[in-house]
Amino acid sequence: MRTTIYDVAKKAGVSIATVSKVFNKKGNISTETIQHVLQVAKELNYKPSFVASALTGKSTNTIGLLIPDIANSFFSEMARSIEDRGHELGYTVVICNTDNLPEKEAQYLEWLQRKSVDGIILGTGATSINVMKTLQKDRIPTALVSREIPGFNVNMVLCDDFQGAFEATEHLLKLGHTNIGFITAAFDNLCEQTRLEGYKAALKKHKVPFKEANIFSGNMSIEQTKQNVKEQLSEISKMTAFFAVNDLVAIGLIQGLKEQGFSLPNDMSIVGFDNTMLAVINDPSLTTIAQPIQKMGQLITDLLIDEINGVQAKKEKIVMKPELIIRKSAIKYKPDLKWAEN
Amino acid sequence: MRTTIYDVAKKAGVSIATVSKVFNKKGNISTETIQHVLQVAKELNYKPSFVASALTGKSTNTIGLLIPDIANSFFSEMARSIEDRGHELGYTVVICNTDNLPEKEAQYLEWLQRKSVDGIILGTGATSINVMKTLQKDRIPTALVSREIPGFNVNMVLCDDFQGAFEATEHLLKLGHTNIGFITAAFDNLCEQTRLEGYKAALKKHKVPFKEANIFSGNMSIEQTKQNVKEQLSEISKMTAFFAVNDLVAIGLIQGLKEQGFSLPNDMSIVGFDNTMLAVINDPSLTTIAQPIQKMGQLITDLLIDEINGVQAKKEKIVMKPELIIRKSAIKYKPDLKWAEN
DNA sequence: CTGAAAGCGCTAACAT
DNA sequence: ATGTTAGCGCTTTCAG
Repeated sequence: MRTTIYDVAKKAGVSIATVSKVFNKKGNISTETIQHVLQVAKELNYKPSFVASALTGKSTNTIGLLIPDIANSFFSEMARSIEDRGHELGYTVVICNTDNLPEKEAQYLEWLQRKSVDGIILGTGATSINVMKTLQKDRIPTALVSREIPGFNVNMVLCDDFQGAFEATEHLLKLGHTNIGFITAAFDNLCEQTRLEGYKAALKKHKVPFKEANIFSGNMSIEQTKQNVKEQLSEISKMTAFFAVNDLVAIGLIQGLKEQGFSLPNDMSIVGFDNTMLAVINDPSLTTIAQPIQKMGQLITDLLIDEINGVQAKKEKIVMKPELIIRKSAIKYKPDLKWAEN
Repeated sequence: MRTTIYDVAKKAGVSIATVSKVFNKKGNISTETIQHVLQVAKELNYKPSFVASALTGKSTNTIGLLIPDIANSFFSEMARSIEDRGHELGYTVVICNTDNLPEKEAQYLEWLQRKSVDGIILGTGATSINVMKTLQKDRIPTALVSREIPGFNVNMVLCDDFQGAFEATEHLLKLGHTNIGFITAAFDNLCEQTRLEGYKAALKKHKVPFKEANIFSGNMSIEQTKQNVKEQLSEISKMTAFFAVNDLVAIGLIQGLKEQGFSLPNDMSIVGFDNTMLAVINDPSLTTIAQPIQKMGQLITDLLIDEINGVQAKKEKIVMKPELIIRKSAIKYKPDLKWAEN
């Protein structure tokens, strides 16, 4: 078996209490003893068990991260940042892909609790009020990224979705577009709703009437969005521009349109949201609203860990400022487009 | 505190052993008792602690996954597949971003051991012989994905790098190119070496002499690759085509070239390796060698978990067949290119 | 400055 | 069919 605290204690000729103390830098142990114990531990290649220590009430140094899909750039970039910060602070992170499915989310949450994780970061869309209630009842530190659930006093950091959507839409408006579609992904979460509000607000400011018919549904899968595009092509063709709820949808739309023979950005202007690495790579490179993903991941991790350590006065809600990044997917309105007869 | 097995036992009027048995479906317990215990447990919202159970020698249902960077599509797609399969089989996965740094890798490995993970999947480039030796000595089940370390009898699944590189290069050759560069990322791992060999073999078969000068160094960061491209531009311009060691490098090269005023694919043909989602999105869409990422992740997870459960005759080495996916980044050699004077 | 002992929540003989 | 009990490896009073 692996070497335990007993092995070290015996070989060092001290009690296990002493060994425990030197490893936790607690109590008063003479420098000599410390040196000696450390020496012996090293010889024996002793590695204190986190699970045994956790059982005595100490933390597991683990946080759970729930996101829809780690293969999605926005979340993988977020996960990277969270894991980095966690690692710096001595935490390990377990990822949970929920696909925005309430059942999967519930399942993961239960496992995480059974594993006694120290805290949980929710970056998933499915989270219901009930889930939040349970989490609070069980007193497990929970934080929200890029996701808001009204009515709960938890740490969260998110981007100003309203403002971002407003800027995206206004950018299109200023380019002369008026037939601007809004294409969503899942649409069951507040984040997308808020972006829709921002879109509407921009239209309103510029006195362009909002039309229900200009709302289209994409999907978090590029393939599915392409499929949707195909099916809604005639309606889509009535637009000259689109604000896509996120980069992935924007790209699905672009790919779909290209497949249908559109030449971009000439035949359609598109702006996305997130500014993941995909935005740069895409053809045409994507004009989009940047969220400071890395910073957000770092902040939420800090907040969560502060809460875990009880070093926190009150819960914070940090709202980051979005930024319009102009690339090549959105250009000036051209009145001579064949389908822009309006 | 959270409710424990004692709470359930007391309220149900049975012993903790009974409760334990019903939850583990062990021993002979009357149907009535089972029902009753389950009922009480539900009322109390009892969730058996994995950490306590782990301390008694049972597994933690956790596997560790070491990869260079989860924000990199190849690894995030791989991670997704591994997590999916793990989840199906009741395992949770903790991700560790090593950046191919031996220190980080060692650090993570120690933590994982201290957390008593049931097994580890290594998808990182840094892994040294020594690390593998330690892992074997400590008898912790270890598996390798997309990475080979000769001399160790461990489960692994990888893609035929030689064959893939051969096909990529031959594709370029058949398009009429002879000045074909090879651009690498880290180059310190066997995988890249093997791809280089495949590249050389294809050249040889087609009687094109291999030149050391045609090897260029890219980087796992797109930005860094672009930088490298800038610096090596004059040498790069002597090529008419490139085989990039992976999609990320290919994309860095493409972006860098475009920034330098190249028009692609006209001015340079490029083929990548991996077929991540980036390949489709990129402009021009990337001709590349597809690895069955999803299948590989699933297979390695199965193998590892089989080993954990002791249900395995011997260690497997599964080599997947790569497949050339033709898109738009590589085209016929045009003798009239201004810098193709050879 | 160091050690003995209780206990964390659960499992697995071994009894009954 | 069910209960008693001895650990698992560690932390933490409390004594000495």
